[in-house]
Amino acid sequence: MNIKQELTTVIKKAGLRMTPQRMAIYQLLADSHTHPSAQMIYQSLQAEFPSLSLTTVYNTLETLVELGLVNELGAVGPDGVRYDADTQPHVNLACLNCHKVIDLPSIYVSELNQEVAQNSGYQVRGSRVLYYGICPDCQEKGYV
Amino acid sequence: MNIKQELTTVIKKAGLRMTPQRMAIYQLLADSHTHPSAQMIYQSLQAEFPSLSLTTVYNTLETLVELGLVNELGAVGPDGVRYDADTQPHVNLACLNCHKVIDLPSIYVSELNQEVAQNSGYQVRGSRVLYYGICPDCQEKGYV
DNA sequence: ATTACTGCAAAAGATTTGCACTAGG
DNA sequence: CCTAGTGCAAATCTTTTGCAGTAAT
Repeated sequence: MNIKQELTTVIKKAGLRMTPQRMAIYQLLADSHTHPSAQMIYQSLQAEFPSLSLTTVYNTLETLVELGLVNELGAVGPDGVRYDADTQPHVNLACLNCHKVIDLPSIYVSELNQEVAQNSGYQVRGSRVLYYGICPDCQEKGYV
Repeated sequence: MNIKQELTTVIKKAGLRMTPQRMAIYQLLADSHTHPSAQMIYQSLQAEFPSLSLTTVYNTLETLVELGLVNELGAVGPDGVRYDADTQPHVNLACLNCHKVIDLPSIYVSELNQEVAQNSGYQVRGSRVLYYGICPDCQEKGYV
């Protein structure tokens, strides 16, 4: 299913309204692999969408997280909370030095997801499976 | 090994100094299962340690995370960043409604840890394996 | 005796709030 | 037409920073 249809379906099902802002923000998140913060999203959309406000970015991210379309990774370094539209089971890795966040495929996360969903009693909405440390590049540069 | 000795050993090995503040903060974290924020730690230690400052709590938490003694779970609800002194492999579960954070033992997290340590190329310092959703209590109260 | 650590006050920044206006259905 | 959603300005609150005094080794 394509991104636009998916968002529209979920939004409607929840009794919410489809707006150009929501579409642009979700599209950007789905296309990007940089795990952006609200600020980064806001800046990336400035050119294409000059009237967009930071408030709307925050509102929309909150909505998307509640709908389970986006995972909230928490803050990484000084850049604020990062978001990830890839809700497929995978691991995120953050560098404590350069604050880059990357994806790592994992054969165990799927099992972990199932384990949590079944054993916790929680109605799970999303997850933060994020490891932090020093990335290979920064290790080479002497940040150990 | 007991908590005090463990902290002293790691602190010394890193060339840092042992202080009553660091001991009190680490002790509190190790004893508590509430995954407190800096503010919560500060308030909890007020009675026992009136001269303690919030700045020192932040400094100490940063140090403990760098030493690998404490995991930073990221922000949960409006209470700021939460910390966990249990670095044994386990899963944290946060409620989107009441913001309680609990531990969930898991048979898969250990394998996940090893997988990440071995395949990522990162020098791993800590992790955030945190799922969020609605806890059983809040589900009963109608927050679905 | 050195210098890392603490604690205060002020600053910085991310996120939230209140409210009038706009636009989706 | 109705009300959810947007955008602006201001407020809030966590976290950071600079610096002088204190204490660990």
